[in-house]
Amino acid sequence: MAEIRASGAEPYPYRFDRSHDIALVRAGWGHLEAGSETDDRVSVAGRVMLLRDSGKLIFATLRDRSGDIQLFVSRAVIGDDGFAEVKELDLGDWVGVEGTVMTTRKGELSVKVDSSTLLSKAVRPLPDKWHGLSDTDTRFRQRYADLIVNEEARRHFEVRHEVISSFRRTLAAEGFIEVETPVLHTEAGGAHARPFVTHHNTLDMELYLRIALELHLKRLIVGGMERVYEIGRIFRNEGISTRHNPEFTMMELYQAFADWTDVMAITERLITTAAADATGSTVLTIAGQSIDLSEPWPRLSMTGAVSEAVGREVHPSQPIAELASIAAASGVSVAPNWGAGKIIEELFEHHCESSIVRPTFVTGHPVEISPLARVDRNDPYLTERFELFVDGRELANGYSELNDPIEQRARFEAEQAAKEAGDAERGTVDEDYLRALEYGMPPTGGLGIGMDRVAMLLSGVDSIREVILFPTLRPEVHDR
RNA sequence: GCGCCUCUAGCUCAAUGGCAGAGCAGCGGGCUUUUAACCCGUUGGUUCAGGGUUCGACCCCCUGGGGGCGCACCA
Repeated sequence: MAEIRASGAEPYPYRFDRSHDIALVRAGWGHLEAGSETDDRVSVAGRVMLLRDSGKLIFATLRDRSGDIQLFVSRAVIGDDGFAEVKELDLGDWVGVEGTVMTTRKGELSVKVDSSTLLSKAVRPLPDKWHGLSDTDTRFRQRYADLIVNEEARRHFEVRHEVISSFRRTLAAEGFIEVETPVLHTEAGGAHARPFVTHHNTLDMELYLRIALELHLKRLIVGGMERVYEIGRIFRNEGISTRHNPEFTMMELYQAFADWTDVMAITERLITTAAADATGSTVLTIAGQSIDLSEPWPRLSMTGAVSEAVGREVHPSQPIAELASIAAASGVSVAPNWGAGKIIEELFEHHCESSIVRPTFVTGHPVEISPLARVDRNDPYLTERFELFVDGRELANGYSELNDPIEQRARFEAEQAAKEAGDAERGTVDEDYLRALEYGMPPTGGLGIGMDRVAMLLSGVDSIREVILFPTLRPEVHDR
């Protein structure tokens, strides 16, 4: 570094004007035949990924966000001083160059460099240029290094970006308004999950990081916004696994005058369109099977699926003892405070969930486990609710929203009673939300989609950490 | 939280209980059409940490730590 500065050069200059990104050069001159020279001048900038030095001629592979291109650096063209500077480049350095477009004898599209500027010196060596970086811990802790050398890692986040922007386009086209609601909640509602707790100093009060977007968004439906959605981070203080990160991204939408059937339809449209936008096709390979998302997604009733799995008719109207004995007979252990609905959910998770491969709407969840969903118009024990499962993973959850404030209060009170009885994940009575419902919420369909899991599905990875740039890890121990 | 696996140079990996090595990166040199360029030379180690067994430990044992996977937990 001192040598660079002593030579009068600046290892960290302020800016560089480029005329093209690398993809644009490839698009414009990619057709050139081998051994061509042009007078077309370009300036490009990027990171030096490979160097091949053959004395008075140096080849470098330069990479920017859009792609790679070869630099052809001839001592006779760039001059002795410029050539000496290029010789000093290391793998990993950022450099900007100007020159003409050409192809080599072997046909490699190149920039024949007549001027080169070091843009940023890399003082730490790049991971192995061929094997890259494979240690998962290092990849996630040093995501910057992962992104530099692993094409696959970059691709996963391109897919993620395409999914999110595709969702926004689809929702905008259908008249949805994007909103932002609080992350800091005075009570953590809208889902069954343990929250993170934090403290506000000036107000001197406990606050919870949100575990769902639901209750604020439905307040906006009460307010007359009719179609709203939010794509936002939520936080659940629970285990970490290949499917779970403590902070993850949820898209929730609420549509006035709609019910669960409308919501299932929009779920299909969102995900199928995102697949086409992110991968160029609606056909995916899921667990080894080729599946076309554009075909209608099957619907499977939860009680029907469980009944088939255990070989007996199961329904939340049955006595708890009877369901508990069915559970015991099928190898599922039941806690004494569980109701009929919870036992059925447990049976479903144990016997049915993991065997679902193609996108499937599981419908008709028991009332007991669905405190914000509206009762099925044909069955008082069930709700008009669905969950979308793909490859054994839950991707989405939606329902006809409960909008009767009296019934909602009763459901909240049942939640609170369960919480006080020791079930930490159950909810509380949200008085402000009840007040909102008392103003009248139109009939509404609501949906939540786990964006990380959609990104996993469409990028074909089995770990949520592959689609979260900086997944939650234990802090690194720095000795010093 | 439990079980199994794993941790060696900056990176990717070797090394029957017997001198810690290779490739890449780095450093020095050579080469004007290379493609993971090539050729010659060369630097680089608390083998995750601590303890034990042994004449001798990267290797076997114990404790601890990081990570992975599975289970549990988990709309």
